[in-house]
Amino acid sequence: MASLIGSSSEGADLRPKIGDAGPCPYHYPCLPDGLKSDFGDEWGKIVVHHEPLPKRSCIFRENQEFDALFAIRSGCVKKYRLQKSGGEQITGFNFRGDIIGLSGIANGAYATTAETLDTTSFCEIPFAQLERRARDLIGLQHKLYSLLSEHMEAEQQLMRILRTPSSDCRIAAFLVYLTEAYARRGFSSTSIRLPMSRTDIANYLGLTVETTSRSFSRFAREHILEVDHRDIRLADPDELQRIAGLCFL
Amino acid sequence: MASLIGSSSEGADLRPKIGDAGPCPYHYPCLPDGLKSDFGDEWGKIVVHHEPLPKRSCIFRENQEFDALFAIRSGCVKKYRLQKSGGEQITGFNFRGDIIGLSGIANGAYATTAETLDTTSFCEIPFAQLERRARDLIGLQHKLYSLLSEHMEAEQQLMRILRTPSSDCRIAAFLVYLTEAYARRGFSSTSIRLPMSRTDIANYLGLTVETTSRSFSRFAREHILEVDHRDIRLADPDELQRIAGLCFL
DNA sequence: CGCGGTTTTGACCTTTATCAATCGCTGTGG
DNA sequence: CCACAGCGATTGATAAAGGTCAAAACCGCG
Repeated sequence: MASLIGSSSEGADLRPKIGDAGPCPYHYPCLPDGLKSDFGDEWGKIVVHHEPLPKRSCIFRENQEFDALFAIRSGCVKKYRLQKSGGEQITGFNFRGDIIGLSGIANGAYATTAETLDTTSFCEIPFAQLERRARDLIGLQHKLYSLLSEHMEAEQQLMRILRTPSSDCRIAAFLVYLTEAYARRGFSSTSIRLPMSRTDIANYLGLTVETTSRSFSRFAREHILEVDHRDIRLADPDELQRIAGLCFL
Repeated sequence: MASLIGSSSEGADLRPKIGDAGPCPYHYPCLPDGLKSDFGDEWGKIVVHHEPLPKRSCIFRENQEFDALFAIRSGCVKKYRLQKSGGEQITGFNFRGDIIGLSGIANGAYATTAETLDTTSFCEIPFAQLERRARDLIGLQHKLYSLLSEHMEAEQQLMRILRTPSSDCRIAAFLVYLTEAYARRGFSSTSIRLPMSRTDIANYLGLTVETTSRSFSRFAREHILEVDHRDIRLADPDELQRIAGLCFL
């Protein structure tokens, strides 16, 4: 299948990958939006910056003692739990600007493993200090709640997708979600490069790899998508949106 | 189909429904376990007891401003969100001893509607006061985290179920979950009366009513269950457990 | 007793899972 | 530089399973 994406096949390296270009997503490195003025230089004393981690490294592991949140500066990660059978159950993907590790707050240990899908740089936010300061800074407290709220809302969205039997709906909803996530970060909302494998997508959406692949092919055949391996162009965003909407009745 | 349940058909009224009999599930009315000594009579000053609500009433509604958690003393409720189409998406069921409304903590408004499936009595726990006291009582703080943790874990469990295509697996996992919930409350772990309709079960599990009904029938035919309308007896709990286990690989 | 809602069952159709094979990149080593 | 091994992705054929539409059975209730 010829490259249908705007640029040539080696253009994949030229197009910015999610999380690559642009300024730090936080006013202050890793500082939640809107708290810069309240917080000032204090922030720099709390946050631990980390060197970029290569692909396939773990930021934290399932059951590891929880002691920090992590803010992704660039790159992307997948979160998963190990199953009895040894396979992994993927619970989510995160990109530049996301704060991960929230599931560890409640039970004192990370509920998932966070593994990089690409070279990824991030900041560590020790939770004990964050919590202490949140007692005084009402804005920070509110931000923490807001993060938890978004996390829970995202899970409800995913559940609605998983209750839909149609693979096309699930894939469409997934692509729309990804596209919007990219768009919020200032990337093209019609042309994206998937950081995860088809197998990962299938695992996340509760489908088989074959069905996932077939949905991509079908969308390509119907000129809804242009698919070149992991490079996806939304040829008909409205139609994709319509199909995704079927998840939500 | 003849009544296969232990007692006669009108025995359904004699068998305690979930949440009916027994002492208050909390040491103090509505007080989370293990905090009685720390908290003492303070608790009674916070909690607002409510008269039993008849079937099909709402304890709180979606988008309503969040200001309290609710502890179910008896009866049972279903939680749901309204869809664009007007239908409801059921997100969970709760019974005696459960504390509901947690999804409202993060975003300041209840994310779901909680509707009684039966006559239900409950206590209201004003959140502002709870939060204030939690600052000093480390045990209470911990209990709040623990509740959130359980809530998130339950959602992950449900997602694993929803990623399983087999209706039998989903139904089996649902029944095992229900049975264990009942057993923890001191009821029989082999004979239960479902408080919700088949339609509700199907909605919750992402199946059609017909498929749900067929799974029940199949289990009955294979002597895994004895089904008399909403009275269910687990004839072969091990086999049911085995089938449910297929959800988790 | 008859109505309405829920549940069950049947027949049929659509879709996905499964099994198997092929294709295409990618990276390694000769 | 090329051959080859290995992994991911795609495609095909087949079978299994759930969805859909329709009808009947059953229960509870007035």
